[in-house]
Amino acid sequence: MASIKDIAKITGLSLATVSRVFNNSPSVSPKTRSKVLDAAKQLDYHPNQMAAALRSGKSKIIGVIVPEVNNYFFSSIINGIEKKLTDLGYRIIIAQSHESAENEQKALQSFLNLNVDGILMSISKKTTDYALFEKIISDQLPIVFFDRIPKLAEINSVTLDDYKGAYIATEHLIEGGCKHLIHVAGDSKVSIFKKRKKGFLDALAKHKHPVNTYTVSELSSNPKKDLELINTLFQLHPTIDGIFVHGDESSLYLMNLLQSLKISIPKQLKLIGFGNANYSELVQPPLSSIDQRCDEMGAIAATILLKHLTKKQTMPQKEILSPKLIIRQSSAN
Amino acid sequence: MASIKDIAKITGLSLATVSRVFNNSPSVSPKTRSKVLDAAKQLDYHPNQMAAALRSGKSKIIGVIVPEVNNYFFSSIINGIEKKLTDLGYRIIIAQSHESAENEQKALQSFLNLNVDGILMSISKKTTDYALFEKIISDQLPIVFFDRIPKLAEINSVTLDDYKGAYIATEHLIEGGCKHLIHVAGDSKVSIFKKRKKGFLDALAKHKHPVNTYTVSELSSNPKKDLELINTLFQLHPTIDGIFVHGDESSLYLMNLLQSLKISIPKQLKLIGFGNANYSELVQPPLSSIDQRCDEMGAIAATILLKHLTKKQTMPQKEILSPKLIIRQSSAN
DNA sequence: TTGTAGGCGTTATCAT
DNA sequence: ATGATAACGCCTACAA
Repeated sequence: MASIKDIAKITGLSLATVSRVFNNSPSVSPKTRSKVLDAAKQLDYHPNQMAAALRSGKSKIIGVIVPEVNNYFFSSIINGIEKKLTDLGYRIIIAQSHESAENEQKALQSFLNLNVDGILMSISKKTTDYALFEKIISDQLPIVFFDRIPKLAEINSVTLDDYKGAYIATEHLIEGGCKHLIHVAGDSKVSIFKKRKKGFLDALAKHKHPVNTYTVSELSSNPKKDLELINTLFQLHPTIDGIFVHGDESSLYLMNLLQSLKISIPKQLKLIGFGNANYSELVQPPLSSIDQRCDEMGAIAATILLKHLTKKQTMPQKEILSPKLIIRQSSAN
Repeated sequence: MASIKDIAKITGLSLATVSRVFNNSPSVSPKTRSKVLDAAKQLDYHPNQMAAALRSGKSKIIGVIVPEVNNYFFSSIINGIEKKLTDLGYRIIIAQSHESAENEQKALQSFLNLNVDGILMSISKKTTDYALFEKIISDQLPIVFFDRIPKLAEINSVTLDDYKGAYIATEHLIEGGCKHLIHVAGDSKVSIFKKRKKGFLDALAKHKHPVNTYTVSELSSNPKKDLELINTLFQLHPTIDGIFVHGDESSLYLMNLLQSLKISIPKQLKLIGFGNANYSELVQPPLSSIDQRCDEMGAIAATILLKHLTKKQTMPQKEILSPKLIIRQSSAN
């Protein structure tokens, strides 16, 4: 591995001058610059980023932590992040928390040991101790949270407006003529699912929708039980004509149950999910959904981080993305 | 940021001794060890991995390059890699080639500049220049290729036996009683698709299957055209009773076309895909497929890399995974 | 415009 | 068992 020392030796210049060339210092004559560059090519020289990082304090590495990388939502976010940062010479280092607070802490600490220039993360479901986050923030190490964020006042964050997403989904069903809606909710302990439920209810209230609306709080994922549940529900309320489900996977599951009950979608009943999963447009009928704009979420988080890295901004920034309604056949008129 | 220097000062020991404690050197007395550890806790000391890396030449960072991170197959592989390496103190740094040879080269070079200890990668579709790979190999930097591998003799690689996957998929249809099979092939320029086609044909030959089999080489992704194509095909050959498709996404697409033609699956026609995508079990009817064992592929690639990192192995290793037949309703009897 | 020299935090080789 | 010291490759005042 050739170093600037070798180049200095060959060209007869000093280490400093050679170093300046690679740092695009203006104060170096064109002649010496090209002399150095020639030597570099000849020796196949490549700067040692570790050494530069150690000396300069800037590693050009960004740490990213997500609960699971193997998940369309998070991998899309990572894609957005990578695209944004890579052209600017940053590299991203990735860790998964697997929903464990301990893994998360360890990953975070190892990022610090590696002198990352910044951190982008979505916290695990089990994270309750924010001490390390606060330390990072007070140490002025830029950190941006996305999607799942800690309840702290002064943080950079990018989130989706889940409430609004649920609201527009519900409104869409109402505007499509649905008179009797139900909501299949997710685990009420999870804050995003609570918000989605509230969005649903508020949309109903706003549109003075008859109050004969029902909430199947959670499906059991036991097909037999769920089928029975749905069946009973429809026997009690044959007028149900629209369902907003908290997520696309559950939507699909429900869609299959409904189809086995010979309920036709969207003729007899309109269905809309949440998340716009990769498969939602592939199923039959294609599933309407709320797009979470994952790529953008990643890109925006990265953009905020960049502003802090370059000191163009010091105040924390809270970004709340508006979800996008994706209308497909499952809720078409 | 506290350094070993600070600890040395506090404890009155030398840098060397302090360093030894953190490297678990045996030659340090229990008394001094605990004295150092105490001071470390007190100062909230954490080793600077960059500095250690620079000095020791071991960064504990593994570079990973995939075409797209936002893809179930690759993100599953990354998951397998991360799980395997993270407990051993390695961190993974990720880059996407986006199927560009240039991006790939750049990422690779930046990994080298970062002094990664090893590399795991799946090459882009456009990669034709193997010079850098050869240089890396001759420089003894451990590198393991997975899924898409360069045509080089002495490399570590983990791949899926696509031929075998196609073979067992086809055999499964034959054993299920199908008499008239067709294959929807993928782009014949891509080697895995060629292998899948060959597996299909060989299985037919082996089972002395009547030669009235047809290959719809590629669907156009234009629903109208494709629908017409399928329609014509079925009018000419109403006896078609089994289809092996090169991938799950195309399978779903085809399934939808078939359903719109009122062809019932699996009663009238059995269908099997390839890849076992995350949505394959969610669709109706659930799609039979060939599982590519992505998690294992990542874990195995990482394992091979580890053996080289620890010098337990120096000879290149070629691992070929056997795909797994996943039978679901779309091909059930 | 270029050179000198010290240091980033650690590890490793000698000693003692 | 411990210490002194050089070195890893680079950056950056400061000086010239």
